[in-house]
Amino acid sequence: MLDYKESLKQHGLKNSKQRNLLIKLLSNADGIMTAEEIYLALKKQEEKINLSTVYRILEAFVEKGLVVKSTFPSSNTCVFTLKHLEHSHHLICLKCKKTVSLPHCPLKEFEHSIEKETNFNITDHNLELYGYCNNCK
Amino acid sequence: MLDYKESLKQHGLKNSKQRNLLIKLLSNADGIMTAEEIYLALKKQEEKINLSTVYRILEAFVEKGLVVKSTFPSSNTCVFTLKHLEHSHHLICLKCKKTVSLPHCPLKEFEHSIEKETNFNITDHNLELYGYCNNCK
DNA sequence: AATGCAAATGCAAATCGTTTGCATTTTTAA
DNA sequence: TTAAAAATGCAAACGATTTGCATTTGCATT
Ligand SMILES: [Mn+2]
Ligand SMILES: [Mn+2]
Ligand SMILES: [Zn+2]
Ligand SMILES: [Zn+2]
Repeated sequence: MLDYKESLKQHGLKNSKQRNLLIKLLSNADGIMTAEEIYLALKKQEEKINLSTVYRILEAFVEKGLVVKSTFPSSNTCVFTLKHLEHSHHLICLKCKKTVSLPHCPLKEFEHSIEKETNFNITDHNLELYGYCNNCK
Repeated sequence: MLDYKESLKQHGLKNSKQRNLLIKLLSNADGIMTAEEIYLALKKQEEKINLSTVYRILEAFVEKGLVVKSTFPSSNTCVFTLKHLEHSHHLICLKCKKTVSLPHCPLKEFEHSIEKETNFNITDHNLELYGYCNNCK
């Protein structure tokens, strides 16, 4: 429950109608969506928006860290979620796509030990858990 | 260092020239490769192979669990690695693509607690770490 | 070793998610 | 209110992946 206009401004993004619609949609949806799902959802609301605009907005949001982009396993379609303020990960139902945010990232300490062992500088990680939710299992 | 022919047979896959070439390439490469990189590497060896065959073989290998398919962040190209016998994850250099296998999966115990908390049945997870290797950082 | 069938391959074309060029509209700041 | 910069819509392009179909190959059987 944020002030979307403020959130955009803080990230140096112009406050367009489509951006506000998209960010509101994502935060109400509270789950992962493909670009096309977002596009269709907004169309259904009688809003004027174009699929390429959806992609451009998502790209901007990802770049600013407002949105996380990832890929469903065994699919080549990207999915997007609103990024929580705290670094977090999701548990995703493979059937209905219901998502749950994990209470914390289990990799913090782990990363440090790996950095020492491997001499890598770890900058990021990808983690998503998959399974079946209460209804679908 | 496996017997590739045996490995294919055990997975119910016919023992074709192209499949053997591909599995050998992947295990020597010891890292992630895109379908096209695989295709070009085999061409360079003067081997007769087609890009769509590479895709079909990789698909079969993924289905049989011989290969893991994942996606590089901020890219829509899939990458493939030979699956280790033990469940494992990779640390990948964002610059040179050098990969290191992590010594163990840090999520085992974590998953159990998450299952209890969320009522999900967790079947799988995706984890890759990204950063810069000793040479590239 | 020869045969036959199912599965695998090559090739070209299709598909589909995503990106881009460009003309038009909207936003923001002066 | 105005002008410049940025965002949008639309159509076309793009690139990774997939597919149809004719041909070849692997493998079990004779
Ligand atoms: Mn994390
Ligand atoms: Mn794991
Ligand atoms: Zn579900
Ligand atoms: Zn490197």
